[in-house]
Amino acid sequence: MTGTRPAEPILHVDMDAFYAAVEARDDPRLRRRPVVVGGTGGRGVVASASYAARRFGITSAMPMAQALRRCPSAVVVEPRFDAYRAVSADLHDIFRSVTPLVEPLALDEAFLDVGGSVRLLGAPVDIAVDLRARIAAELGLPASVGVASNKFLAKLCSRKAKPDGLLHLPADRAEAFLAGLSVGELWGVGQQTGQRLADVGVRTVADVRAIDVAALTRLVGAAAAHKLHALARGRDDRCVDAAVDAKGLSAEQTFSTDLVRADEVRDTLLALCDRVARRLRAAGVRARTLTIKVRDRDFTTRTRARTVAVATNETPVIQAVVDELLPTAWSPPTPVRLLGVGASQLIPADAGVQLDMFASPRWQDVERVADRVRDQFGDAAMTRGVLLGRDRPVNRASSHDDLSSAPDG
DNA sequence: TCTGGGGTCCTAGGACCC
DNA sequence: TCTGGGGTCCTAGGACCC
Repeated sequence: MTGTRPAEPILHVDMDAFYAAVEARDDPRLRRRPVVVGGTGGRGVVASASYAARRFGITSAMPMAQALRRCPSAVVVEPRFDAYRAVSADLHDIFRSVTPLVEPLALDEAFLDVGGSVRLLGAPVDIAVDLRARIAAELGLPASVGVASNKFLAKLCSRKAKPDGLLHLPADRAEAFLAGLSVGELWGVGQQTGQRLADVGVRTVADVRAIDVAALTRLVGAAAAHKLHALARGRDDRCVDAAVDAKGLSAEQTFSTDLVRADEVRDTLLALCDRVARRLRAAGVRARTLTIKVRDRDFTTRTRARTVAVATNETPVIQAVVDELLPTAWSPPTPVRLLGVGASQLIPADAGVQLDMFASPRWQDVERVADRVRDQFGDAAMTRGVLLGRDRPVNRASSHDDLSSAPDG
């Protein structure tokens, strides 16, 4: 063991306006223009906005209609998640060429612990410089990197470095750096918590430091209070974990027109069950807890969950549970804005499987074959009998007039 | 202005067991 | 018969993140 662990070994790498940047890379006509990636069917929101679009006040999660009011000449692009996933795979390959300690946070974002790489690759800042250069050269995309002593500070640094920048925060300057920031910069402080803190005059990180944990606990609860207390002092002892297992997975759909009929609701739920089951199988896991989610026209949302004795990843089992839960969450003709199916309490698919009466070996063979067919020929190659020949009003607005809808730039 | 889709974590209450 | 406290599991809802 030569060399010592550097004081700031944690990198947070975050792509800038990721989806919009991929679109501009792949279509030169979009460069330097206000580009908004997101759903175009009546209820869409912004998933990613280019920096040119942000100058008009467009932010992610903003309703698309509002974004277009702010910038009528914005180019709207329907997301191409397969393309983003492909870029993401290459990006994470670059990360892992630097250190095995990579913790992915999202398609375009990860923590890297380079403490063990300094002897081979140089100081963390040098590694960060090199990473940004490689991402630009190999992927043609801008990335920002934060270099700091822990996850929270590294993430804060990459945010401050944006766009297309690098920020290194020496550990001994962290407290001074933090003091003037607003509480909203702390991990876990959003709109609600921020308002609750502002109500008692806590607006900056320095204010958080000045208030004692007991008072903080009364405001935000015990867990959040202890986190905020530590983060405000620049302390974060979470380590970079390359092997975090997913806790659950889900599929949901918002309809451009509310559903009201029981058959539409049940057919949509069946399709969602199928998606969830297939993703469970692809991930090699089974779920013990199944959840349905129903959102009304007025945005009231109900969830109903059931935990079963035998974990499953089979559509008919999931479907049976969902069928039992549905009447407790919805009855016709209440208009339904969104439906979702979730699976949690995941265990490895091969961990002591017991068969119950639904999980017949024959059905498992059927699903295995169906998965293979769809892997090879695409999802359209096979579908369920009940889903054929039905003209459902789903969230598929026609929108390939992205460029033509915008005036010349 | 009218709110996507995919996640994580926390809280609070109730059931149940010891 | 009335009452403990602790631990675990489950459910529903909500805040937050990208």
